[in-house]
Amino acid sequence: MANIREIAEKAGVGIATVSRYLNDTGYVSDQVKAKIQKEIEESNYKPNALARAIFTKNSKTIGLIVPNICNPFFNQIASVIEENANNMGYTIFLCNTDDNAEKERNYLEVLQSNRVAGIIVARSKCEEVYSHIEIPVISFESYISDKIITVSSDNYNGGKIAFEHLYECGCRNILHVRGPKSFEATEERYRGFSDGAREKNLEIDFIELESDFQVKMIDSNIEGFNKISKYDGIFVFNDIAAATVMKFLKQKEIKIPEEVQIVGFDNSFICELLHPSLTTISQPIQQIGTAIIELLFKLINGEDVPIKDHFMKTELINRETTLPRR
Amino acid sequence: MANIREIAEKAGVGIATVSRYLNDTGYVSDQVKAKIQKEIEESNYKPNALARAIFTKNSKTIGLIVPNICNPFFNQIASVIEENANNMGYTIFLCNTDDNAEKERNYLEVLQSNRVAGIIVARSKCEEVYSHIEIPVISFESYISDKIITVSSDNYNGGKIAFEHLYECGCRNILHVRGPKSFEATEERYRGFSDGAREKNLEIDFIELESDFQVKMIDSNIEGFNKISKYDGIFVFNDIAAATVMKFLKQKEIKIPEEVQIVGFDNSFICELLHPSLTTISQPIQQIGTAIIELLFKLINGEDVPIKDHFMKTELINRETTLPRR
DNA sequence: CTGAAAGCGCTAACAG
DNA sequence: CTGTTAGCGCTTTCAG
Repeated sequence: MANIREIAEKAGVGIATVSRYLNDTGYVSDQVKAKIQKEIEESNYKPNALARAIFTKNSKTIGLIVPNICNPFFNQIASVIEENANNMGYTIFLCNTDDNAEKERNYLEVLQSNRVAGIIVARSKCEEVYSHIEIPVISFESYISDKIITVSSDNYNGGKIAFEHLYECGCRNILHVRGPKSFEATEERYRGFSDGAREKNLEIDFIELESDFQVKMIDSNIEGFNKISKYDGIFVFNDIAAATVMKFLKQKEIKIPEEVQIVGFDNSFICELLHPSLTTISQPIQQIGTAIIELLFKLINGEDVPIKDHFMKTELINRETTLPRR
Repeated sequence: MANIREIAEKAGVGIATVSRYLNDTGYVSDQVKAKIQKEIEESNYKPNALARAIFTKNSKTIGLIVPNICNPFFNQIASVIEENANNMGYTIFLCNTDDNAEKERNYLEVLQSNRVAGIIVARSKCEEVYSHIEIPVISFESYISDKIITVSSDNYNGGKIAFEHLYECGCRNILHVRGPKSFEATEERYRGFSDGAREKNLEIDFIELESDFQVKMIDSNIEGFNKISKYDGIFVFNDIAAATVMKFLKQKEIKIPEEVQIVGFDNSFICELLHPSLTTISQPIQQIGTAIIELLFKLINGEDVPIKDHFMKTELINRETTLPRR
């Protein structure tokens, strides 16, 4: 591909002039402008962003590290982040980790080498590495260190709301299908839910699933699920898992919500697709994504941002799998 | 961040030696190696990939342009591509277009400026731009020009299989809920389905939806759907849309599959989550992703690849929304 | 208003 | 085995 020198030569001007034209910095006469533009178009010249970045020390790129882009929750977040970043003139490096620390470490090397302006990491599995990183980092859904800002939903409160809703719907025999202990988000939902139950002096049961996005999740704990007809209310740690639970119940011909009421988490698109549609706790994805980007850009621009954790408000979305009494 | 010169100075060696050590090109004595390694670790030095790329003319990055990363089909493809690329030492620039030509053009500029080694574009909306691009391109799901390789599922055959399956299941009163005319993939499914019907001399009805991933898809064509009870078989152009159709039917208390049988397309994760589980046509996502990456890397490596379109085999996945007779 | 020249961080001859 | 040096394509003083 052509470079700035070729353009300058063809246009019969100096290379600095082309640079000035390109960046609209300093004066260039209209005549010369036209000439340069013509040459640029003819040779389909695109200024080399790498060379530019090396000089300006700003690559205009951002690293986005997520466990799995197939998980609706993460791809929605990714989508919001991508859009916001793009509006600011930044491009996203997509890094999938599969919750694997090794992959995360590896991507971290790559991102540092590529001099990304900032890093957004969801559910990190290698907190220790971040202390060495000089690039601004925002963590999503997991605490890394007291030097790094974390943004997440208020999962604790979400869990609590879920309990209170089931309780208000008259459920007294409650099960929580919880997510992996190793995920902060699901752990917090569990804590909130448990605390809610404790406040009402209600004992609840738990089943733990080992992954957060897999259609066969239930199989790993089938004995637990075989006792499921005991319950009149179930809170499942995310919507996909809730959908698998619903499917399991339907196969046993247990009626939802008449016999057992269900609450999910995430408010992902499948809630509306299920029948009955799934009552859930929403995470404000748009807000989360925007907050992450805003914080990151403040760091990138050198503003000093107070290092505190940001918890975004969760909310009950009432649909058909629960029966509120009023 | 430190640069190669600092490392060289601190280690008391020349800059070329550090470079040789880094790239494992040429000899470096073990003593010197150790010294360099030590300094690298102490200053958390990461070689500047931008500077390297500018010289080697290989950025080790790939641009991935997709309509929408939230669409399960595209995020699965993205996931496969990301994994394969990562294994080859390449990193992905994620570009979401929302099927918007302007955004696509813009990203194309960015990718060219960043000197990506290759571009993968799904469902392009600005074919005309690609003739100027010197970077290897593989197109997914849409024909761009006779200079560019296209990979896609055999959507035509998929549509045909769908028809034949419904026919064999005894359906004679058939509706095809088809996707937007502007998408090659859904257009081909429509063609295959229609041709299948024609071969059996069966008239079928059509409803066209305007988008491919939106929970409220049906609302845009609600009059069409109100006549839905006429049919005993429905082929929907993708699984998400099929799920919305199923939901609609359930709300009308029309029994699936007893009264109406349904076939979707994509074999995405929701098929198993639905009740009854959705019979569908699978696209071999893993194969598609692998084929795309393999072809792209051949182009990147300068092998000359015959420019032909690759159609990957679609397959019927039999589940509970249809009732095959044997 | 414009061009020459230095330098960003790196790699690869080319001498030693 | 190692260091010097000339670029890669760009931006930005600093003179004209």
